[in-house]
Amino acid sequence: MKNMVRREIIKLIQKATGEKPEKIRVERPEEASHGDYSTNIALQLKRSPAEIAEKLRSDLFKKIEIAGPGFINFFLSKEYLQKRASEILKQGVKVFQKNPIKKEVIVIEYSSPNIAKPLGIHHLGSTIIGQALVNILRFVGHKVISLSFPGDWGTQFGLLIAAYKHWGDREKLKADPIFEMLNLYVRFSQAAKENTDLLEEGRDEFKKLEQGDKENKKIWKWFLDESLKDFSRVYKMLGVKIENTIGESFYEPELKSLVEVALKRGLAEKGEEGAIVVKLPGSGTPEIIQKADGATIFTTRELAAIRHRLKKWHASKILYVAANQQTFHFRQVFGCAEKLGIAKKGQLFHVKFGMMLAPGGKKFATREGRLIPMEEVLKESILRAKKIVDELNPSLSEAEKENVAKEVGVGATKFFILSRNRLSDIVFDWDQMLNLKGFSAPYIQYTCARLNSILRKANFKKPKNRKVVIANPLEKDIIVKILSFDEVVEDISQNHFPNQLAEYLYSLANVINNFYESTPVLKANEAEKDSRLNIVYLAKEIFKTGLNLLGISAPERM
RNA sequence: GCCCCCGUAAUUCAAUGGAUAGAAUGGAGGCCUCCGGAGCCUCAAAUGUAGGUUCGAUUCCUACCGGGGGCACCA
Repeated sequence: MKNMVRREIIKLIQKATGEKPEKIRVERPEEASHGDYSTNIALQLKRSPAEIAEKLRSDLFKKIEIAGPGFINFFLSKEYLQKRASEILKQGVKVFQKNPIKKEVIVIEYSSPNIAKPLGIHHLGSTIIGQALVNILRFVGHKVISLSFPGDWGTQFGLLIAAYKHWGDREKLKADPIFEMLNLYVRFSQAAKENTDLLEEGRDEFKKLEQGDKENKKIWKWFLDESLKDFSRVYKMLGVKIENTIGESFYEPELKSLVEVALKRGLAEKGEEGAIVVKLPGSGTPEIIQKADGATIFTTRELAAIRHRLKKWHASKILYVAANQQTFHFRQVFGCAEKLGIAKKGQLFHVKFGMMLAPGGKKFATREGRLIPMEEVLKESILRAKKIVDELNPSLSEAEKENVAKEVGVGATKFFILSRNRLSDIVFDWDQMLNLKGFSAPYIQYTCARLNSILRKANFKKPKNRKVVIANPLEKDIIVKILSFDEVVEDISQNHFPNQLAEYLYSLANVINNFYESTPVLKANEAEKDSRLNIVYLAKEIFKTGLNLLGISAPERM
């Protein structure tokens, strides 16, 4: 929204102080007595708050107060809030969209699983956070390229091909490709512990693959296709839509020249044991871009990918939604990209997040392929949700119950991950994740379903009039919150912390529930009824939009 | 050994250097002929330790204690 409330206030402060807008911080205080908005600009500038406040008079505000050590607190006027509310009623929630400070083309890489293994629980973080960021950045008006970069190349596929040649069973593989591929991989790595010649064999198979060996290429392609098919099946279940999938293998043809050019320009050199390395300022570890045996390595493919993405889409930024553990790797790759002139400083960002830990706070055992498939997690959530729907709302049809179970189960799982500050580790806990009370997706979905129910009973399709008349403090709270929706979304588009949206939606649900308990809508007198229906409608729209940004759907009834 | 991240209530989490550290679950108590009780309200309960920086520190700096991750031919 061009004239979002916070921006209007910032503009006023800018005029009054001459300060640059990006330096002016205006926040929504938690404590109601501190106003609807507040600024500490006087403290920052060490100027008299009274003097600044004097220049801020505007009909936006009912009053301006100086408080504490020098805060300026703003109390918005009812007339202004009502005016803004009717603007949204007139234009719909889309007035909140398309307001980036500066429009950019942004590539977001997320999910990026390895082929020949099922999507696991450890992909949940990247996939869900990545998709939410895609949605949010798009909502505020950026052009966003959603991209997965599956690991479909490298020595491990040599190992897999070797395993297939030893023990592969065509029929079994056809019946359950993902499961069998995983079995082959596990069997191979166990056998390789006893017999290290196997590893050598695997490396040779990869070398053959790199050199274009027909048989190996055929096996590889088969595995690749089956894997991608399986990924999209699970993505669909998860409600995730990744529009571009470009695997590592895509960059194979250009790797040799990339290395050669780097060598020629003196940016890379031969390391101690024959590998080609790039020395990085500020890092004690040089980054290998070609192994001593001449084979390529992940970093090289990453570099080629960066070059390709920036060029193909004219992107100004690439965001990598990937776990904390990869911090070192990305620092190295980004450093290389800058040194080789592939990317400029500040174009590459690692959006990191914490580990997914098993109950008890221990690491999930993923060694030897004993990983927990993502699908299993989703199935379990849906199953648990189904039980609850059966119990709580038997009046729904079976088909409807199935559908609600999906939306609630998957929604709860996503919300569980998105509601935390992404930097901290997530301890996986079924009971907490599928808790439908309190700070959870079902709580918000339920709140929304009740609002829908009111609108249904009132036969409300679209607002009849575009008027909101604020009649009590609760209604004012709700309107102020609704108007700040785009501020939350804008913040996330810059800091990439989707938990702020989760928290926002929860707090809106909380005030709306208060309103629901205390303020009659259908039984209100005619004058108040229309206004309250409009408030209910606005809140419902915000829930729907906000949940969708997080990748969560809101059932009409549940 | 070096580097990075994290220590907040019984538990799981919030808090761009801001005002009385917010929630949820669990616990204790309550909710009127009224729109869906998956709801609402009330109560008890926390910043690992010791210093420093400043108007102000959970946040920044230093040391220590505790947990996790990473560190050249894996991705």
